[in-house]
Amino acid sequence: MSTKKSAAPDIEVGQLVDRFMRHIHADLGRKAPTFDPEKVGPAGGMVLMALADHEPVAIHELVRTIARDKAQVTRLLQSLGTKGLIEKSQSPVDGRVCVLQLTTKGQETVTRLRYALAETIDGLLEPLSTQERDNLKVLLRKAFGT
Amino acid sequence: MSTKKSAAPDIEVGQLVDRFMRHIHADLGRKAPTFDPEKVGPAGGMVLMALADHEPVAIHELVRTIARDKAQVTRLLQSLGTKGLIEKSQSPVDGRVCVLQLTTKGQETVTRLRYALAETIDGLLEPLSTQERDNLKVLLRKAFGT
DNA sequence: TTCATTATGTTGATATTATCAACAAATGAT
DNA sequence: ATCATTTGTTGATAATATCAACATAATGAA
Repeated sequence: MSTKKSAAPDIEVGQLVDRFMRHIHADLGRKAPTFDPEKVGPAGGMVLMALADHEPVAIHELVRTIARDKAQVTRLLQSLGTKGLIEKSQSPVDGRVCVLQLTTKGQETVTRLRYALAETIDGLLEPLSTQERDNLKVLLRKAFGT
Repeated sequence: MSTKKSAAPDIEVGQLVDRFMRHIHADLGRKAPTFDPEKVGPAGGMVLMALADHEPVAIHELVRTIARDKAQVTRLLQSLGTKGLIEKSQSPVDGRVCVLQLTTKGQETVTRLRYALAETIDGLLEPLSTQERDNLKVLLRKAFGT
């Protein structure tokens, strides 16, 4: 018998999740002007959300977790820093590493982004009953909760 | 009393879905060389997947559903056409509209993309039991199934 | 019909973002 | 001390996105 890991992946779940993500992407793109006055954009928003999940965190760790080019991350962070959304501080134990943290303004932006995302998802999950949404949340929490 | 639609959105579900999507994005980015020999990229992949969901479809309809700039869609389609993944044909009833369809090669590419996505999702949902994954699929099917 | 208006798709100019190689500085190993 | 590694930045270039202008086709009003 093969191990559980090497079993054939479930194509249907992939399709469904793909549709889910495409709907989210399209909807957020449409209403971006209403929730992204700082114009952090999709990439900047992703960095902010990841930061909110992992701060305080060093740049190279952030680069690894979001799997993006480190040069581009440097520039995204410069942009976010200029907008006053994040702060960089040198690590006391290693002079090379920069530790990142959200500013108060950055946290507010993350709150706004999260609200917009939650609204969008709320609309997309309308076909589900309250009970079913709750079940979905429980499952997601088990897979991605802290 | 306010309507059901205007109720406060569920922030936690938003966070969980965001993590889900970030993990997918990062994982696919890491293993892209193994499943994207055509180098359609994230944007091209999104177009192909949307096309697989809606074909045959006119360009302006595709533009509306994926909420991207029509000029950029034109160029993405040119690129995908050059690679032999899609075909454009003029609508018989309206001389302005181009109707899009996947070629056999394009369908194969979609199959490959779907497999890669399914693998990635499979890995991410490892904390869930078979029963729980099935429940998740049922919920997604109700929200996004045909 | 003719003329103005709108819809569709493409192109051009420009800005933004991504990629890859090279680099300086700090650390660690020997 | 010397060499290799790690971390973050910069530079050059490629890819992608954005916005305005455009050509063509369809629509509607006179």
